[in-house]
Amino acid sequence: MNASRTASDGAAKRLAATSARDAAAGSKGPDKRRVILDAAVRVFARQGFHACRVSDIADEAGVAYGLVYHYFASKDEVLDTLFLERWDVMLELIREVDTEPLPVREKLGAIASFIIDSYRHDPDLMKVIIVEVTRAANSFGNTHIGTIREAYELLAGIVEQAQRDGQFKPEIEAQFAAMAFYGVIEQLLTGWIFDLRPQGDEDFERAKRLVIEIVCGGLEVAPGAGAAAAPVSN
Amino acid sequence: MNASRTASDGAAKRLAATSARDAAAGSKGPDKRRVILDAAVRVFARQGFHACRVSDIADEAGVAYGLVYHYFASKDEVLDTLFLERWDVMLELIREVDTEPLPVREKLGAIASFIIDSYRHDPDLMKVIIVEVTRAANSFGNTHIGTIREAYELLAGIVEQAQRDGQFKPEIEAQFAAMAFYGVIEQLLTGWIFDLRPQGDEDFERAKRLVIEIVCGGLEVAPGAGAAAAPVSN
DNA sequence: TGAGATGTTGACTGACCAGTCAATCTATTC
DNA sequence: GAATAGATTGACTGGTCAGTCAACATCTCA
Repeated sequence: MNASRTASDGAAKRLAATSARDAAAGSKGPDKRRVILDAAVRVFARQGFHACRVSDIADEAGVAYGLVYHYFASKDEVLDTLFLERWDVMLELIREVDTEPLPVREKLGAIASFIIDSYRHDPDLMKVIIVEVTRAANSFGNTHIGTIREAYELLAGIVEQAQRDGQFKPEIEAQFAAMAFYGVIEQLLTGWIFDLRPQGDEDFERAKRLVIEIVCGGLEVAPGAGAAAAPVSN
Repeated sequence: MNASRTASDGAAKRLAATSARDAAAGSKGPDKRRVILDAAVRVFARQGFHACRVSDIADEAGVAYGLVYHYFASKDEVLDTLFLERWDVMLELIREVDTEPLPVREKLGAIASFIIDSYRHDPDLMKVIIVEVTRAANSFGNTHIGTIREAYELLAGIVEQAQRDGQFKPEIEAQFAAMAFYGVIEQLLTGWIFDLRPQGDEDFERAKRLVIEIVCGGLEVAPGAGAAAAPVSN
């Protein structure tokens, strides 16, 4: 039931990589840029990007209004930065998982686990990324479509590999499967964000298992019966 | 491959129910309220709710600024109205499908078809509903959570029924399955909205089949082999 | 026909807020 | 300790826009 050893180890470190409260202490005082970013996460999550004022971010961070503009060119850039920071980490993890020689279930399992743990580690950040960025089809969304598309393509690559290996049925277009996989996970996070689903530790763990069970179950070649039981025309 | 006869027939009518360009002609001039709503759909889809001005809606509709406030109390109310109009139709369809004595595949197929056809019939409207409402966790999303939750529960009811009938495995919580089903569909629409996937007639039809194939494939009891091949602890 | 209701107009206002900037503080370097 | 660069401050401004309102138009029905 444990996923890829190596990828998971890297992932654990990655989850804690950002945010001032993690780094802090040691060096000469907190990095104000980081403090502002962390404050922005909380404010965006609480009030929404459009509804909040730049002064709210500054207040939350405990810094003067103008300092936000010392580190960021605009309110938009703050959100952009948050999105790119996290998404880059996710892309890197997918790439890493992709190269390892593992069964698909474990590859997809590692990715699902990472995303779910990202939410568990910092729900506000994931809320902001999903709700404020993914959602903004105009303005923001368009800027970051390339990044999102890249994730899709990596996922599709994993599915194709599994199809070549005979683990997944070849009839279901890999791009489509990748989309379905990501869709289930995003809806899961959305359910948590909207408080439609319980968020205990066991719930997170069960969710990881169920995501894989549903998606892989629908993609794997039918067990027992040699060929596909109900073939679908492409 | 054709889904529920009766439900589909009702659905076809429902798709064309709204929008002035459909009704129009006949009676004494166009209903300005409707004209404003239709214009708002186009403007919201093009510029986004936050980025557009009320005057943009009025201009697009070819009416004076003030008239928007004659029919709607606020800019928000325009969006609310669009969301509720369409979502009510969808809820009604799900309820209808729910009562009919059909195999799950056909029930879920009818629902998936309806949503996909809704997008095909009026992509702008679905874009607005998904991008501006469904995903807006603060503001709008919160207002309509009740409505969205109702859809989830109806879907979960269909899944539970299938579990009682022995068509679906009992181990996968029905609420979770419902969420996965809706997640795949929403991600599909999102892919179209962001132009990440082709939008030909065949693409829409194939999508309907694949959604069911993936989700039901993962939920059905393993074919051939009597009991479940790889049981999952709940 | 005319009186009330309802539809339609668009100029105006008051609040709001992103972004600027000049001043002040702190660190570093020679 | 003077000089330079970077960090930090917060009052201010300029533009934007949701919503108001008083006037005008068009129906409806007795």
